Parts: sequence; C-alpha cells; structure tokens
Amino acid sequence: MVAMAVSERVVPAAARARTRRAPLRIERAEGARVDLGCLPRLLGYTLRRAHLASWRQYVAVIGEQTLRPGLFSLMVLVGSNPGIAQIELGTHLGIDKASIVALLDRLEKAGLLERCRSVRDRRRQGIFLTSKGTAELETLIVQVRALERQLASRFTRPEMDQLLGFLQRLYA
Amino acid sequence: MVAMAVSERVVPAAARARTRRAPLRIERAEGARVDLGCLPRLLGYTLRRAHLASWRQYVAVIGEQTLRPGLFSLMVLVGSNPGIAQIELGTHLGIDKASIVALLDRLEKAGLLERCRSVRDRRRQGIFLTSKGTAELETLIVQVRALERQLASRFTRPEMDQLLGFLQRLYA
DNA sequence: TGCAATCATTTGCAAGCTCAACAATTACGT
DNA sequence: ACGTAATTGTTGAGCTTGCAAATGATTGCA
Repeated sequence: MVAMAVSERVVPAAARARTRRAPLRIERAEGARVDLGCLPRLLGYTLRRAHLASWRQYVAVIGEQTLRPGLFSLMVLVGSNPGIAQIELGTHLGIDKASIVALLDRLEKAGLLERCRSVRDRRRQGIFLTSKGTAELETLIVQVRALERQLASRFTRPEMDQLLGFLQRLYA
Repeated sequence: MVAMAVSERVVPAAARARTRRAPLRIERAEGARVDLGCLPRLLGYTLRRAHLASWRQYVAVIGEQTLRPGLFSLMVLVGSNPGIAQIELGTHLGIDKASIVALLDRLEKAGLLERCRSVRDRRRQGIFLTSKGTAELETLIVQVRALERQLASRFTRPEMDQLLGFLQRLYA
C-alpha cells in the first residue's frame, strides 16, 4: 500500500485544553523519509552511534555472561601491567578512580584478579590477575580479535590505521 | 624523586589465608610506564574513549542543566521532521522505542515538545516542537556548532569528512 | 612535628540502555 | 468479514557505567 501524502491539520490536546490559539500541527505523511538534519555531520552524534554499534556487536558476539567491554579493557591493562595501581587504571581508561573500585570488586569476586597491598606504599593496592583471570583473558582476547576483524572488514588496512589515529586524537 | 625499580616479592592476602602455594606477586616499580597492550589498536576501545571524551566536552561546554547529547539529537530529529513517530525516532537514533518514551516524557514535561495522536493511525503519536522547544533548539544548535568547531580543530577538512564517513560505516 | 597531597573507598545519584509484558489499534490472509 | 498477526506506544524491573563529595589511612614535605 502506497502512503498517501495527505496533510491533515491537527490541534494538540494540550493546546485545545487551554483554548488558546496554538500553531496547527500538520500531520506527517506516513511514508515520508526522515531528514537527519545536521546530525550526520556532527562528530558527537556519529561517535555515539558508532560506539553503540560496536558495543552491541561485542555483547552479541562475545556473549551475555562474560566480561563487558569496560571490564575487558581493564583486564587487558592489568594483564599487561601486573601490580598496577587503581589510580593508574583510572587514568589510562579515562574514568574516575571511584568507578574503578566497583569494577575491581566484581572481578575480584569472580576470582579473576586480586588486590595486593603494597609494602612500599601502603596506600596502594597492586592489582594482579589470578591464574583463572589470565586464562579467561586469553580466551577472551581471541574472541575480541575475531570481533575486531569483523569490524575491520569494512576498512582497508590504511583506512583502519587512519581511523584509529583520528579517534586517538580525540582523547589523547 | 626518581622511582627506584626495586622488585619486592609479595604474597596476596587471599593466598596466604589459604596457606596454599600461590604465584608470587612481583611489585611494580612506582614510576613504571603503563603498557596499554593491544588496546590502542582495538577499535572498540578507541571508540569508547573518543565517545566519552566528546560526551564530557559537551557537558563541560554546553552546561550541566541543559539537554544532554541524547536529548539534543532527539530534538534535532523532531525539529527536522515535525510529526515524526516515536518508533522512527528510535530507529534513527539507534535506540529502543522504550527508551524513547522516557526521553520524550522529560522533554514534554519541560514544555519543549508535544505528543499529538494521529488521526489516520490512532496508534501513532506525532511529535512536534513547541515554540519554546524551537527556540531552545536554535540556541542549542549554535552552542553545539561551536563545540563541533572545537573538536574539528584537530583535523583538516578532508580528514574530518573521512572520519565522519568511517564512523558512519560502523553503524549505517 | 604538622599540614597537605595521594590512594582507595563509600555513598548517593543520574544517564542510558535492555528486556519482557501489555493494551490499543491496524493490517492481512482466507 | 473474521480471526490472527503485526505495529505503536507504554510500563516496570534491572543492569552498566559514569560522576561528585566525603572519609580514612598513609605518605611527602616544609
């Protein structure tokens, strides 16, 4: 059925109640194409959409149960820097130290890592992966690599490098 | 003060409690550089960081009180498509229709837009900006444009176009 | 010694998103 | 024309991720 471009005048309920002269609302044709306006040229909007898409693909492919993207990158960081302090994690993940605490609580409760009070500076807690955490991280990295290949399939190699460089300019 | 690269052996508390042989944790040197591992080459990670950075800049520049990025893009969409249906909003913003409801509730409560039951299809509710909403959107767009110029200053014009195109490939 | 800075934590809060279930309405196949 | 299926909007519960401010323990520094 082809949508007819009939325009009907409608007065919104709120305006009718007030019995004030209100701008008449012209009903949109049903099949009308949506005009995105300036959105596709706004970096903020495209970043939001792209990030959301990659997030959803992660969850869809890697699975519901396992570590979310945020926890994954935290694990990677701990794996590459055994004994790293929580504040360093926050700095390099770009989030507040207070947020780190909750993330670590979950990972520690899951037996994937351990906090280890520093001897030299007793304020610090070094973070270490457990053997279970190391194993889990390794299998996870394999999955993430596959996922990344999927995302990267939309780009040539130089395009991908360019994209990564562009994105890093935005936060580095 | 230069950090000394002294390595001390430490046994995590949990392991000590169990009195089981546990892997010794080598304490990290204090000034040690953090190794980001594979993270900077992961699109998911860089997208997350870049999106977060742009989000924070939006909040910092545009302000605490006003419309968040999500509500802003919703307003733009309504402004460019008066009478648009909620489900169309969801589709083009990439979020669930259930999420749209709460967003619209807030905007309607703030007097920025109105829902208007369709006559042709009584399931539908066309969304229209109020005059207040139109005004607010216009001033907001000016601010967002300034913000975008700030972000765009890190790129040449062709770079920016390329970046936008790359990001759109990820969700379109 | 005493004051300031640092690290981790706690608490309270808000934004966003998802999913499942539901009512009202419309579309469609036979 | 009738019954079934699909669409639209809504609600409610739940989860993740993020921030800010206040606190305690510890360390650095003057």
